[in-house]
Amino acid sequence: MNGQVDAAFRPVRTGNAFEETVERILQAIKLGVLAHGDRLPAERDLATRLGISRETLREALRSLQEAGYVEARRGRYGGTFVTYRLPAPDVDQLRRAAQDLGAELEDALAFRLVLETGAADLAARRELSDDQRAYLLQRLADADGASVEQYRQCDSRFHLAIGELTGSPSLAAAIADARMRLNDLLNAIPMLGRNIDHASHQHHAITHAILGGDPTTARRATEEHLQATATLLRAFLA
Amino acid sequence: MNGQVDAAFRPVRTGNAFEETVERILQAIKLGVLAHGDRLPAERDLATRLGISRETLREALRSLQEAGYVEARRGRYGGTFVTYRLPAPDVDQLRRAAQDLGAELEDALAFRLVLETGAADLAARRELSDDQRAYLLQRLADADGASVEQYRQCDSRFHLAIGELTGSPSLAAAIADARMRLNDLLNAIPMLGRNIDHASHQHHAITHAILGGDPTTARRATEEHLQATATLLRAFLA
DNA sequence: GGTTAATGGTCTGCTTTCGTTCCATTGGGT
DNA sequence: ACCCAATGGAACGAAAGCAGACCATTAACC
Repeated sequence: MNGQVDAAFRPVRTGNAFEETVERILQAIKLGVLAHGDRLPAERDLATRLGISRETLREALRSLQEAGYVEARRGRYGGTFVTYRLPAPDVDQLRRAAQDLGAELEDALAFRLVLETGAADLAARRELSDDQRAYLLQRLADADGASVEQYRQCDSRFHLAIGELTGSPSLAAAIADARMRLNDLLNAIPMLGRNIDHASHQHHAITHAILGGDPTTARRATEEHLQATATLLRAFLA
Repeated sequence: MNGQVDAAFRPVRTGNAFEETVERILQAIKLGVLAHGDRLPAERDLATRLGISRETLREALRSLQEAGYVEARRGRYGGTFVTYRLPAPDVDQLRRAAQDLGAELEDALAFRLVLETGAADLAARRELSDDQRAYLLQRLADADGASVEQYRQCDSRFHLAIGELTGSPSLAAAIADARMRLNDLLNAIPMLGRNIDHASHQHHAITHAILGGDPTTARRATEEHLQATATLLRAFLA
């Protein structure tokens, strides 16, 4: 039993800055934080935010551009724009993505469950400002009004919003991380109208509980929602 | 409201590999994962685990050695050994550490609460092996039998153990991270016998609930325990 | 129609980090 | 008494990443 030593001496950095950066931007796109046509922050700004040099960022952008995810336009009012659109769900790709993850799948699902149920609970306990309440309701409405193609991204943004409402940046970041790890899998699940209706109901229940200041219900509703997705996911992998 | 963009484009790396490494090893020592006299893994091994080059690791070890935390011995059966002992608690230092953290303090406390209550809940739901049950009980007994000087480190190890029992490496790592952020503060709190008794009682309650498969009680007991520490901490800062 | 400010594109030199190899030391094993 | 395997110590060139300066382009604005 030297698990604590293993935990303390886990890798200090995931990989090189370049790959990390590509992954980050890619996931921001796939999570729907940046939609088709949106402009990324200017290179100098983005490099600062990501804590890397502009040169390294440009390498990452170059490879994203070559892969067709973004497009750069020069000149004032130019910038780097998202050209990517979500591909159609694909069960084969789902299986491949799951195999890449391997044992990490259950790890990621468990971690997500802890983070997001905890976030819902915490958000429900807080005094939310009118702006914050409106923000959550807007994310809810976006998901309600979304087409099947857009639904996954709106769903992500709804859940990320709950993380933001906790007021804990670490928690919000961890939720984003956990979602990113599962995102390729979740995007590859063929969503049916019935699934979406079900998810929407649960989103409403979660929102209602959070805005109503009911942590227990918010937690339970979030858990049901996430377990439903996890079950659906496992079904496609079986 | 562009919090999601902020979250997606947060820094990809904390600092340079050298500083990160120093911090990691230092925290492993301060968390009690490595006690006085313990040997660190061999340089080649440790560098691999940390995902850095041996050269960079050696830089980190050199600075730790100069600061008096570790000592290197050459030859077979040599190695790098911990020479550090926890200093006496110091309220002035506590205030300084809290100022360094600033607004991050509440963030770290909230994050820790979510992670550790979630971990206790999850651990209580799992079927634990005999080894795992014995491991948790051992950590509990270590804390019970600890002197005032050792208590903080045993306390940390008890809580880290719960993270391990969830079976989710991500969760265990996140708990270790959250604890590390708060560790300097917690170590600076003067622990009284009364505090320790109280904490011990709560540890027993948490352990009992986890081993008894009662997630709700495990969660609630953990929350009480953590909130007590948080309150104590805030009292010293006020 | 020219100006201009913000943007992506490029280059150069520096620092950090890496990967590898070899050396020096040590204490148990034979 | 010797060997030797595992350890820390040290050095070198290559690669990655950084910091800053400068260039080229563009569309809004006057």
